[in-house]
Amino acid sequence: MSITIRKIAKDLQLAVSTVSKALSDSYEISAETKRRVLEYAEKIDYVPNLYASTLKQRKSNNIAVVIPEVADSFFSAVINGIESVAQTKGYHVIVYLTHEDLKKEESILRDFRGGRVDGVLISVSGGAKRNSPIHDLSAKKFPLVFFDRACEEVEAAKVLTNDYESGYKATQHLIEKGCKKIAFLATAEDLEIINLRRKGYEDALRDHRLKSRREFILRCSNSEEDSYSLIHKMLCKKDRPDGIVGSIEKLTTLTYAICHDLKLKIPRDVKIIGFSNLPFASLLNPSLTTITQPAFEMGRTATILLFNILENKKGEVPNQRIILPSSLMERSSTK
Amino acid sequence: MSITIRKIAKDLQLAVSTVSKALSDSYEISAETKRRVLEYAEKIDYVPNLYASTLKQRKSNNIAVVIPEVADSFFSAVINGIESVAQTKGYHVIVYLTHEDLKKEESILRDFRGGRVDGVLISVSGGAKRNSPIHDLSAKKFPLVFFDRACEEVEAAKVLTNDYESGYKATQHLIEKGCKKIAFLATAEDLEIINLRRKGYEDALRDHRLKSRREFILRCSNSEEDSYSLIHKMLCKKDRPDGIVGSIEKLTTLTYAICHDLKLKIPRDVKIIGFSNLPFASLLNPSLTTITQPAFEMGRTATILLFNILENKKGEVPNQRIILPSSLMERSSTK
DNA sequence: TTTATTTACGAAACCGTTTTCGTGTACATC
DNA sequence: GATGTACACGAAAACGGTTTCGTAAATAAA
Repeated sequence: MSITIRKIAKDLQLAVSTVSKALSDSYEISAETKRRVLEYAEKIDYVPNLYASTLKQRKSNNIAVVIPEVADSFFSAVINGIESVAQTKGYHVIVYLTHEDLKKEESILRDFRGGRVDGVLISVSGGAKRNSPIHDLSAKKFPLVFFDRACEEVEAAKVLTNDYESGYKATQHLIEKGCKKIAFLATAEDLEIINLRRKGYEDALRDHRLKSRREFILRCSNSEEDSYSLIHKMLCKKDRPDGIVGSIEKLTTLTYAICHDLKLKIPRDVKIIGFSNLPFASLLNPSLTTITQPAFEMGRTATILLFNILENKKGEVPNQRIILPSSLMERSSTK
Repeated sequence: MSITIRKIAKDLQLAVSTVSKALSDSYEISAETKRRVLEYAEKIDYVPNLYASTLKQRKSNNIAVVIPEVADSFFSAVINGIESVAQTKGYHVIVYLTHEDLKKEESILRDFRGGRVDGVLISVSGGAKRNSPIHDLSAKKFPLVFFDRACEEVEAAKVLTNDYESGYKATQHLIEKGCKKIAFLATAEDLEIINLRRKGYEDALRDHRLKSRREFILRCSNSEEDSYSLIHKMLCKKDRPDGIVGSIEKLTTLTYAICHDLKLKIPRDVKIIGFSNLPFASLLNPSLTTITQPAFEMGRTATILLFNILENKKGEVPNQRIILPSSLMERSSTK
């Protein structure tokens, strides 16, 4: 007979319900009985079966984090933020990686209906979300919080940054440093945050009477090689940009590598500013001017929101929308 | 009535057992009945309750990854490796962060006894492991695989790198580049891999007739500020080292920052080699010579080992010990 | 025709908890 | 003495699946 609450009950001549209540410190049970139960449970090394109680209580104490990549300074900082609050709540964090693959994201989301997790924190991958299970979850009032990359058309709590402004400021910064031909590195997939950053970029150009050039807005692919050759091609041209806004970290470091390969001097030949949370942006050659997002804070805030929802299942928490501002850190790459 | 197997049974005038078997495509059920059940289940959007089946089958389809940090190029690459095989097996990866805190690690491990996960992949935090729950798990034959940082005294499968050799080679490299006074940055906590790397360092010094100096072996703390001041102090001295081996990534980048602050030129004033998996070590100022571990491969291999164990619960798989070699990537910081 | 065997399904036990609803005892209240 | 009320505990019904075992009918083998 394995070590269950039943065994304790039998050995101690008690009813299972009594043991169960004693273990959860119910007021119905006398101090003396509690002591006996606790002591004996300890002695025989009783460990409650997680799944039995989950089944009964309909609560897994798990939350899911769905992100594109983990090898990214932004997302790894976010995870730390998430974990910092989940841990205080006794919750477990299951990490799901989509690798920017929409199909994978959908299959992950579908799986959540089984109850493996009580809530979801998600930063979506690019692409259309028409018949995505994300709508199902939202429609079923499944506890859901978006962070950084949200689905505008889905009703849910959201923690975002001021992407439009950041795109604007980044571009303006380059303009102030004398750039006339500024390129913008975007992702291939349609992402709201990238669109906003690009909008900020375009508006900054317009406001400063610089013309916006189609060929300077690069829709890079998810494959590093493809992106490499795209950016490489642009930088090889006679009429190459003198300033670059990297809308995601990967593309920015990639551009650095390309400039190294092409013997282009940063910032003399090209100035670069990138959205990035690299803790050692200042150690790069040259140190990188960044738009730095409050990654840890975003993780923390999103998780707090999620727990607000979780703990108020009945109360119907309104779908908050929180904006945490990013900041521009000027370094040598735009000197 | 919520959507359960019982509802399907009632609506279709079948027994619950029939429905259950139909859903799991049992040979006992006729094709016609299966079709009816599947169709109806689809129609009413039936989703099986994960915990009910887990309770009965005693299998969670979760594996745990216990690591010190996620914001580290090595560990995030490992996670990718782990996830790449877990996904093909239909398993879910729960990430646990210890932040190098032994107490936290222990409480995490203790929790595993409840059955939340079917197996554990772990890279231990420093410190003594005398009465650690890790021994319990191992004693109970709980599926367990160590990677990178193992507990030597615990019987379990292990995936490691050639730390002794790497420490030796790194030091030898500095010696060949003309360094006479080589420092070694270690962690405060006792870690087997760090000890091995240090042993390699010491042996290399001895083999090349260089004296080993106590004050050049720095036991850095877990706190960045403390480590900063420790390294800073060493580098401020007249008699400072002309070469540094960073045994972990964090300490290496930290040393870079300190050198910048102190206006020490790398590699002219100090040469630096670090254990690191930074994808852009070559973009640092100056580019960093590294000992690079096969991080993704380690994650992959460890997970494959774990599944070997999981899938052979009866067969008692022997505790393998796999060594994946690291490689020295020479760059400018040791020119 | 009688006896096996196969096929397709049902009844009920089971996994290990939690929770609801009693119930008997002791003590206080009227 | 009858009634009310804490108190401490027990019996049994959940939770939603899986699994075992039994059985009626159909088919095959004797």
